[in-house]
Amino acid sequence: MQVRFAPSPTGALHIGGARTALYNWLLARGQDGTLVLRIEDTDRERSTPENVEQILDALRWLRLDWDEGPLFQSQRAQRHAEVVAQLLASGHAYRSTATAEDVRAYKQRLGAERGFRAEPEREGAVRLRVPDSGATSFDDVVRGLTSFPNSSQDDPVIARADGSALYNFAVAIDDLDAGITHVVRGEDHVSNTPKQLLVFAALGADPPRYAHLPLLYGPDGRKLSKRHGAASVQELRAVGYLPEAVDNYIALLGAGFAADREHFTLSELAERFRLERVSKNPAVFDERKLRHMNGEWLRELPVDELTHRLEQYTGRTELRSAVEISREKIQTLADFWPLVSFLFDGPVEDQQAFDKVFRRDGAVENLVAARDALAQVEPFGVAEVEKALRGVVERRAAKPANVFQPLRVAIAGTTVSPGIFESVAVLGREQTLRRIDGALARLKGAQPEG
RNA sequence: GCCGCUAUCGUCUAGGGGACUAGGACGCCGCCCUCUCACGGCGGAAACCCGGGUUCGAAUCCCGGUAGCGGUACCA
Repeated sequence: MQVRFAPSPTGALHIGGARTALYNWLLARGQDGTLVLRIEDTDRERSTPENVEQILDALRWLRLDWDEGPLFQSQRAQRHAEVVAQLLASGHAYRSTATAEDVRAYKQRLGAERGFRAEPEREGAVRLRVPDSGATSFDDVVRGLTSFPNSSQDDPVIARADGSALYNFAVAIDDLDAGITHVVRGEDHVSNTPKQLLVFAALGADPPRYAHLPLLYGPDGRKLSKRHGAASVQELRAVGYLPEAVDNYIALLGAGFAADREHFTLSELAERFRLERVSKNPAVFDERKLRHMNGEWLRELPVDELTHRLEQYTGRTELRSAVEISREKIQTLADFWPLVSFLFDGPVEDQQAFDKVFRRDGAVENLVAARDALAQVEPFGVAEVEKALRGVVERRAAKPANVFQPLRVAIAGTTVSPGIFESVAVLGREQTLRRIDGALARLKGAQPEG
């Protein structure tokens, strides 16, 4: 089995394109097939080295590797030209100067469902001669038998007047030469398939199997785009998603697995993946579900590994203890820093939280009591801190929240943070006491002398 | 217009003639856990596009309608 994937080199790896790449990967890896990476660049302007490198980088980030490639179609211009000449000689193709305008006029005259046929000329673009009768059909692995009447098919242009090959032609020749057995691509390519099939037919060659994947939509039912937030895997990466979660989530969008389980690694996915099970319906990309899955994957990562990724993501170091106490509370890498920055950069400024918490009766006294207790704790570990603080709650006969929340605001600046005992322990005695004193001083300044 | 395709909770899906009072997940609502936020647990609301067939029996098969989508380039 020879599988190929051919992302178009626009720089961004669209999420739909990523899913296509993933399905190709799953197909090849599940069957020990060969995976060929190809850059479909008969449009020279888009396939800049930078764009290509960005695509490759996104693919690597998703842990998708390939066996051969990347191969550029432009590298094969010579071969394409040879086949064009061959087809011209055999009469399967002809030159014509007909324009899109002419095609329209033709249909106006003979009916919209009539495929365009031109008279051969000495110059112009090269068109493939489509049979007048019969149909070009193929058994799509995901959608079943698909058929196009030849009579309604225009003679497709396979090479420009300057001799350069067009996509639908080049891609067929490349598939043929590479011995590709399976072509898995987006549904927007179905109507290209008969054109490519006709090329194989003209050459008397066996075409590969085709499988067309349903498209991915945004929440509004339209094609997924930047309007919907993240639309490329680069953007997903930037906002803190894990490659494991992205792979897992996009694989599920139409893979047709039984729904008893949804959490899969790449290799588990490859084991289960069946091309013929892929859904025919388009799916809506739901970032909320991705977030949820990302949280699961995040919590599953060993602390050291998570720490490593968060240090890369934030550009900070020495994050391990902060990671330990916050990993239950975050869903993406981006959620991390806002939750724990107070540990490193001091309490955040949140006057509202401050006012709200210290307006409660006994809040200030509870904070003072907590300070006294904490000053005595030895060693300054989580268990000891907890014991001391619970002692305060008991002695003052207070509701736990009335002791813990003032303390939390004192050390973190806000009412939301990791567990209070853990946070205090990570902060250490000196910092904790200093911050409590800071809060106390601030309170005094706010309301002098009762 | 023409060519092609699709149709189960808001979303992703299971379902391939009786096991369907239609299952799971995300989201939403309620309760529990609880120092906040989360995590976790329990419970709830929520769907077979419409109309005809076929059949003893249809979410499942067929036809029609409707709706949506893709393509319609000397782009990829």
